[in-house]
Amino acid sequence: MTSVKHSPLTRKLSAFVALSDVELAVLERMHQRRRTFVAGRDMVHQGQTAQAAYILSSGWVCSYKLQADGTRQIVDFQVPGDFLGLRSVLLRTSDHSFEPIVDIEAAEVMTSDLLEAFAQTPRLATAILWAASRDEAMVVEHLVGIGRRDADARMAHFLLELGSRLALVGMGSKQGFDCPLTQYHLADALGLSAVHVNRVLRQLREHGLVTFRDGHVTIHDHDRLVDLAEFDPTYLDQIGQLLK
Amino acid sequence: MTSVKHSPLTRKLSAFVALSDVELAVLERMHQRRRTFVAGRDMVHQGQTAQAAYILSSGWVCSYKLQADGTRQIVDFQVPGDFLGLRSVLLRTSDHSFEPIVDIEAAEVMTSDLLEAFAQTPRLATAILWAASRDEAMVVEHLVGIGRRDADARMAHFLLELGSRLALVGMGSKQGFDCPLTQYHLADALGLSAVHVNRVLRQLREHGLVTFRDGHVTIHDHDRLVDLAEFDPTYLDQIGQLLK
DNA sequence: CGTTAGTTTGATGGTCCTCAAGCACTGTGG
DNA sequence: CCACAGTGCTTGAGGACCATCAAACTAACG
Repeated sequence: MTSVKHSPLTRKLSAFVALSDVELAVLERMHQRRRTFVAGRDMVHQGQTAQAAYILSSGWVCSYKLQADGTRQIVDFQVPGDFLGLRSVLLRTSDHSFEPIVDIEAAEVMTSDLLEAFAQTPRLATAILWAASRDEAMVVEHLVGIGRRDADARMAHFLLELGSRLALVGMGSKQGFDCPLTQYHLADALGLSAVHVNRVLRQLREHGLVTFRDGHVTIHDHDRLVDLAEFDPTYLDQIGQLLK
Repeated sequence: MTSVKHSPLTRKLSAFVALSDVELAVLERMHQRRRTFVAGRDMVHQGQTAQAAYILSSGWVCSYKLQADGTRQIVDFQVPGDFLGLRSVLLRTSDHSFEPIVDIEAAEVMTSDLLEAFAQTPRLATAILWAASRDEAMVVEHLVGIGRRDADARMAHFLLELGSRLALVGMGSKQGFDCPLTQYHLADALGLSAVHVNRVLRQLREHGLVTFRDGHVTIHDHDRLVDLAEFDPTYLDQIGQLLK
């Protein structure tokens, strides 16, 4: 009951719901089955049926879809505190792959654990479903970005969203954050070529907005970056909307 | 108990779950509060909190997000049998707008009705959550399309997906379907300009693949269209995966 | 010290956007 | 009945944005 208090998931949920001791205990139990995965090797392959979901406690993962022509589209990144394959485990369908970007630690959650937890603490269930719904809103925002923003704004928006998500688990601030992604990851996520990603980053850097270098993102001018991206974080933090 | 048997939603769910009389009765009750909306006037505005969800029984709707520069991105279309705002009603957050494309008929479903129905018939609950999960898979596929497919493949994929969805409620076949969308709708959905949509449609028509004209889509060569789009409908019909 | 992964920059060209104009059809009011 | 506006479709010309190809550079690593 002590360790889980500092897990990223607990931290994230705590920002939205005051968790009782009972709920913390349930979360504790969900964190018991700890596992590690090495960078680069898929955890779940496209089409495979998943038996378990995971709560990411350290490291980064991306979920993506591969196309016949070899290109890939990264749908979302998971950072500490995020669920992996939550929907797959509830509905037994998984239609994309998960790849750890660095070595990761995660807690395995079996379907039964999850259903049991939901039955015991409806508030926790709501909180977790809220997190899932937030993930979905991010996918929608991602869609809008790729469909209707040019490369600069897309990149700016992406970095700001990432910063917000990381800040929620204490891994970033408005000044910047650590980020293990390569420019290829950015390209596959943003629907750009890696070459163009590089040029976009250079431009943002030269305009004094943000620097992405050596695994670290430094935000120089948060306001102008928000302007460029038309970043409106309402879809991320609807604090107080829930469980009032 | 007789009318609802032929509602599009019942038809859609029946393709995946054999519905009992009890479940049909619950569905019947959910269809009681009938409402109509006129084309072009938003049902729900961005940011508004929704008190109800809707089951679309006739007509088409699109859900979209507007950007500051006036461009819009259509996230999804709803056709008869689809839910509108299901997530918003469960989680009290709505982050996009809904616009009827033609005059529509829909059944209003209050949160309480839904929760009651879920409590009464877990199978129906699962079926409805499956439908929601399918919607989400479509958004992901949409994301992949915009990020990694060129305009032709994007259009082909979109039309094929739409055809499949409509076929499920008896409103289309491999030969074609009625479709009230304008080329502007297509443009806003596919992340293209209306001008380019027109050119793409011309090309598909001249290549003998598909004709979009006068509110009707005629598929001339289904196989070649599937080829061009790299269309893999697994994400749409996972028949038998569920509730075996 | 060669290999590999990732970054950087240049040159060239294609896809798709923007601007512009014309056409067909519908509904409306004089 | 006709002028007119509104909506949607169609086509052309020019150009922006971004992809592709190519090559050099750095850092890490065995």
